Amino acid sequence: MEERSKTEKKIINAATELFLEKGKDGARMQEIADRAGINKALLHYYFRSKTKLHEVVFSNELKTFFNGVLGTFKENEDFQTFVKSVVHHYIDNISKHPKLTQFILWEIEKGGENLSKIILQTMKENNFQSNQILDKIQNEISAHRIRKIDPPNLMVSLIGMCLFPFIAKPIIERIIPGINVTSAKFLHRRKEEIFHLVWNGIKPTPE
Amino acid sequence: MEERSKTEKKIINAATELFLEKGKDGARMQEIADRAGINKALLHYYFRSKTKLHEVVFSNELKTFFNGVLGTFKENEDFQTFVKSVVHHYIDNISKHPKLTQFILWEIEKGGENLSKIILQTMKENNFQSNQILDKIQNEISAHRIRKIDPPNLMVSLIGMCLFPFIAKPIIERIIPGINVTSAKFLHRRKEEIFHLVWNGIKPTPE
DNA sequence: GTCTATATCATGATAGAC
DNA sequence: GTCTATCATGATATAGAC
Repeated sequence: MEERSKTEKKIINAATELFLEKGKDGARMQEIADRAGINKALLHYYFRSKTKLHEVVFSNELKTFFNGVLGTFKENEDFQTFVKSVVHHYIDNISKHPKLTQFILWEIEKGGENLSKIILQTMKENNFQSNQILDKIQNEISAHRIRKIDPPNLMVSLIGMCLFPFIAKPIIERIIPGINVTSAKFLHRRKEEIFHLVWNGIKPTPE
Repeated sequence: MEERSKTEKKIINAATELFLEKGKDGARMQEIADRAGINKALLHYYFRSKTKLHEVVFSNELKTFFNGVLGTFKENEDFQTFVKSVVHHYIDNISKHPKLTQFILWEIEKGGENLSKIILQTMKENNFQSNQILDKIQNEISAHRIRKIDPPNLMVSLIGMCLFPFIAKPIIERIIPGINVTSAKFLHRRKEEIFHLVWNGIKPTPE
């Protein structure tokens, strides 16, 4: 991480808030300058273009998030603990960065290339490989400790169930009145529900 | 549905393509006019504003999709069949309208209000109520035909697992090389996997 | 490094002839 | 109903003084 002047930091803070709130297109350079207490010209002096500024902000936020998700996995956990960890870490970390979901969606819409790069890089920094997880699942199957399932599908299902409430929050809450899918209470229950659904769903059927 | 002139239809077709491809902000009125073989002024003559045109296109597409999802549910299915139906109808219909996922994401980002209205209206037209599903799940629990689970969480999980591959496609396919989450082969398997995971996950545990 | 003022550009919308 | 030409706006980006 390079040294950053005081002004640079002010700009990044202001830009982070506004990009998270309104997205790249929605946020205006004028607004960012105002909130940072400087003028538009300085934004370009420091970051050359809006796109460049957006990239810096975006990449910072995502790295923090994914490091939070990946940094806490333990080696040699038993598989049941592993499943529970995935669910808890994902949901806890996304709760800490609520606006990040929209950020991620915006990136996906633009093709997801930058996002993928950051994820892959973060995985590398944490000595994490997607194959490693798939192999772990495959091992459990071979040892008959879980049912014969498709490993990639399990991964997609797990992460999908964790993230979906945050993605679809505005819809879900209008379709099922009275629910708040990001409340501590709902999320606490959700973690339990996902874990039990998955664990019961994959454990070997008694003969 | 009102009568539409030939020109109006050409506009709607062109606009649908471009909005699906580039979103409301990405699509340009000039492009739409060009593709429809007319000029910009006519767009405003027929639809007054870009926002209005977008609403018309958007609402048409979504109604078609959700009618496809909801229109095929049967009354009085047993619960196992019901779960299977939800999974199959969701995935089959979203496969038929692949670009619609982005469309939905764009709407969610804008607050999801329009989208919710359309969903609720379509549910009404198909005599469908979200409570009805929640009650159905609750009944199964009371009759001890499934485990004691949280009904809203089950709904969110089911739909989340179906939609997530389409939402996160660009990311998943870069993280797990060699996979194609919208290929017929993967989706066929996915339907099976989701159903079995959920059914095993909720069926009563043998004493 | 920081500012004011301005260039430049893209786009949605409209006026008015036919 | 359809077109050409033009306006109005809002944004990024830059020039140049201090």
